[in-house]
Amino acid sequence: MHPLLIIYHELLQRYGKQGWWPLFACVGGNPTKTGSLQGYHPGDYSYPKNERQQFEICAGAILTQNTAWVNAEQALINLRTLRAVTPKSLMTLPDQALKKAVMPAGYFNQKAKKIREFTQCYLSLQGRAPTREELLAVWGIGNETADSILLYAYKIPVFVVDAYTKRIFSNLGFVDADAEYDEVQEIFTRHVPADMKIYQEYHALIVEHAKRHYGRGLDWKQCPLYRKYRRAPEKISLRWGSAGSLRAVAW
DNA sequence: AACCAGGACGTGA
DNA sequence: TCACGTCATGGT
Repeated sequence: MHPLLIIYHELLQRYGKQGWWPLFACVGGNPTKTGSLQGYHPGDYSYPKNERQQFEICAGAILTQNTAWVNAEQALINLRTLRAVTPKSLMTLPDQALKKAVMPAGYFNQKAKKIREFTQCYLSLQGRAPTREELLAVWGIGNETADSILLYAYKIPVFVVDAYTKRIFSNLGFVDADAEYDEVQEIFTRHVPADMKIYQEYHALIVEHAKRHYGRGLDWKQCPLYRKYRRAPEKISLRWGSAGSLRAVAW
């Protein structure tokens, strides 16, 4: 078994199933915080159960860009209160109201626009799943957001790479510190079975691990992964990058 | 009171 | 391609 898969199992054993993506818990028809009691759904991969939840995940993926989840969550709750977490109602929402609702997630000018841009794309899909290229063509949707949407909203086995993934696994010696998104993604794709459940858990587990060991004031060199699995990127092989450039990568 | 959060885009070299 | 700068609120 490849170390990247061993590490996955270790994280799973340590932290347990994460139950991503966080969804609204509805108590008495009122929106409550995601992740509270019924919000997360550890071990249940049947979500999203409907288009409402599917769209909620997409909106959340945009709102949480470079932002703590609690802030994106508050923005979602505001939208939910306005009954605007649905494509049609969101498009009829005045720009001012949208920005106000999205405010706690930060970058409210940009994120209001991003959500609108995506919603337009979402409507044009008429229920079918978008391709990665279609998502990337939307203004405001980059690599990570596109892959998060594909993986969590559409259950397509695409490995999500975030800043934590790069930090942790470059520290461990599995990828270059300056590796690009696609490069990191390809390494995981190559060694981790293309199982949507595993991909969902792995990404969530990486975030959890980072929260526990990579926060400020914490020493990531003391984390259990670093002690166990750290390896020097000694074996260097030459590979062709996506742009056709030859570059050395750790193998 | 800095520093950072489950990024993405625009710009000038 | 590369290296910055910009966007913005809220928690620690």
